Amino acid sequence: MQDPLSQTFAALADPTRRALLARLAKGEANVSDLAKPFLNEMSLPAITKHIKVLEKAKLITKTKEAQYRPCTINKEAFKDVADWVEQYRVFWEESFDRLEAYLKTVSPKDKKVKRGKKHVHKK
Amino acid sequence: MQDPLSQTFAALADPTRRALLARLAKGEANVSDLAKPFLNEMSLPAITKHIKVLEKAKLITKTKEAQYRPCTINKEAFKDVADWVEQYRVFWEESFDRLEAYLKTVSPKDKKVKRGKKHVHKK
DNA sequence: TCTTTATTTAACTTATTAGTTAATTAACTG
DNA sequence: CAGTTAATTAACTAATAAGTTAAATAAAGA
Repeated sequence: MQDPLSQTFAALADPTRRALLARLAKGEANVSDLAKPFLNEMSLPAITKHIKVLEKAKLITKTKEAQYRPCTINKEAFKDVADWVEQYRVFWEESFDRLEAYLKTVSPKDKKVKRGKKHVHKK
Repeated sequence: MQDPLSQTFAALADPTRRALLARLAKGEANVSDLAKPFLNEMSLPAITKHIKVLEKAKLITKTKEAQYRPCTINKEAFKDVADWVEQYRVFWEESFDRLEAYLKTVSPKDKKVKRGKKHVHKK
């Protein structure tokens, strides 16, 4: 048995499963809804298996409603991933500092560059 | 051949590899430095393989220096993961709204609720 | 050159993953 | 009840992953 974070990352390491999550991000859907866009590429049991992987990783929750199995996205697992990657934020944000440093060497008397902004979010 | 993001997630889906990254977050290290904490659990070739997985996923860069192979962390791949998970941020931040809503029912004198999203049940 | 240190490659085993088709279960519908 | 729809399970195959030990490469140092 794998540790939970490894299981989450492993579940995300497949484009079909990420596409299923993207679909669920738009709202609840049952298994055949989820399967429909993929049935030219793969079988329904293949989708059933992918869904099971997502479920075990707690990325989604599957419930029962008559003969349907509505699935919803499960926010906690996403937060775990975000929290993990957050500790490496300093590495990719460093690039702004480097760019800044570079720009200074290129045009040293250029106007002031904003400094010290810690959490620059992408657009 | 896998798509790059799948390769990155797959590389992260192993606690040994995440530990190697955590070590490299503190600074450059060569293969035997990296291996040392794990040699009671697994062999050196096992570590060589883990490093190769991280390298192929572009999470690290390995260079040559005499007989050593210094490795450094590679920020871009982390940014790719962060960017991917970012699009799901709304889901885990929603919990704050829920907490807020809950607190409001408990102590209704509280003011200013930010944008309550309705959850319409379909079907 | 011979030896040591650092690291990789080869060859192999075992387990897991991703897919298949065919059969099965379960609930609704006419 | 018989038939249809939704989804899962069974049984199987092929590919990949994670580890092993033993051998090979490559640079440094005596």
